[in-house]
Amino acid sequence: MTNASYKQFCPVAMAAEILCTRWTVVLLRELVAGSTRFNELRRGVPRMSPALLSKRLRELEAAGVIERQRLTDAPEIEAYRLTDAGRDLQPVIEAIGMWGQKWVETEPTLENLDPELLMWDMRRNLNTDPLPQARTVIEFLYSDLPPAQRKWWLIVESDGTVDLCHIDPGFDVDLYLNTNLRTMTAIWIGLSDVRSAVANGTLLMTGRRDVGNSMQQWLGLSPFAVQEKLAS
Amino acid sequence: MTNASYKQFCPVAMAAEILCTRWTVVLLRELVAGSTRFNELRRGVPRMSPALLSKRLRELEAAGVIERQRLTDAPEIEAYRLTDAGRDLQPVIEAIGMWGQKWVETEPTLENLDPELLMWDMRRNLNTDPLPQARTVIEFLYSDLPPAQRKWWLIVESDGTVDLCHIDPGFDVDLYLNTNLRTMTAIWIGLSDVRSAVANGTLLMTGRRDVGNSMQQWLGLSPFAVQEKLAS
DNA sequence: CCGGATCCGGTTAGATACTG
DNA sequence: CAGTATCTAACCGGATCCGG
Repeated sequence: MTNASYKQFCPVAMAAEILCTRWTVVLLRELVAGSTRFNELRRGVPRMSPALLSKRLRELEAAGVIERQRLTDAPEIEAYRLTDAGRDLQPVIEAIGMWGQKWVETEPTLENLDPELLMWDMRRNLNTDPLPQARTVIEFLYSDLPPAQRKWWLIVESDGTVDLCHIDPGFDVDLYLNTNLRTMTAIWIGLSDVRSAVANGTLLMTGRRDVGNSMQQWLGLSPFAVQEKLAS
Repeated sequence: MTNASYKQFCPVAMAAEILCTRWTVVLLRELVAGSTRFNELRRGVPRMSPALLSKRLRELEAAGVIERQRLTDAPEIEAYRLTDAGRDLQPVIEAIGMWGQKWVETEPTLENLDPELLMWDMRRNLNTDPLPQARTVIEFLYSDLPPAQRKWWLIVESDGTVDLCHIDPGFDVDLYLNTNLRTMTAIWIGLSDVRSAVANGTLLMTGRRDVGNSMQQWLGLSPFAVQEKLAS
């Protein structure tokens, strides 16, 4: 149940016992980003088995990093929330991510593409300010993916809420984007940008010109895109 | 050989693949602190098996965090040095250590006592400024330890070099310290201090009064002792 | 001493299926 | 929705041994 200790009194070692087990830092990124429910966390760490996720959540609870809340009106549903100690992990996760953005080579990163993670991240960080006040629908078509993962829709309601669908919601589409997953991911993590992807033909836009022209603005980038990459 | 990937393009996940495997962060702390040789690193991570240490060093080399240098005058001896990317991990290790100091509970920390790690850390951070110009010898006696680990000597030469012995060097001793390992470790990581340990009788001093009175100054503390602990 | 390699048993993690 | 159960594969710890 409990992990083997490093048997070192050094705070780095004590913290590493809690943080540096497999999947834990990735899970913490998801918690710091605001996910609270079991299946919400699963979407953020889809390759982690539910058994291990459950185990890690129990370990983080025992370490005082998260606490579980039972909703009074739905006692069978639990929510996992960061404690003060957990919220204080944000600088740690950020430091790890900034180092990764700066020093991990590009190629291995772009071998780990995942449309659902990308669309989920984009939904989370979308900036609605440059978009029209009315409901706006943007269709993403990844021409290199199989049918089940090919089409995604971002729906920005007039009140600013953002929804993500991968089945056709049936609304009129304001902007069609035709691209491939690698191009869109590279833009998202700051290795490319909308202008150059359009220029070299890997990103095609159809529909409302105003929505297309402001894409670099409404597409909030990865929080780590601000960090310049130094690795090749 | 290579670790299983998280298959996420997120920089946090990419960095975690390199950093968050067992022992890696503790090993990096040792490298950031300045150790370069295989057996020097072993002293800093004594419970890590040499096979795993060797494997981790190869992985960190492949990740571009360290590089090995063969000394030209002794080509059979290798040195492991941080690259630019490796030196840039210092803020990450510091952030982890500061979080650990602030939030990991005291009791588990003080169950991981180790006199060799403690003395080694003290040697590394000792502040020679408040000490006499002549050679100064300080004897540590841990009354709770078995004979083989009971006595240690710090020898500060007049040129400022510091040596650590655990066999009697035969020099005249300027200051005798009689304490226990838990007390000394608590002082080192900032959970106690020299004054209160002397006051409650867990630290006894004999010998030169001036060297004893300046102990809180020449005993450079753990780099993380500046961080206040909030956990119980 | 230095820098590992090898072997073996126990623990951890992954894959898949299934349940209240 | 929120997890367990089960089985297998990978990893790790500890001891021992080896070549320079």
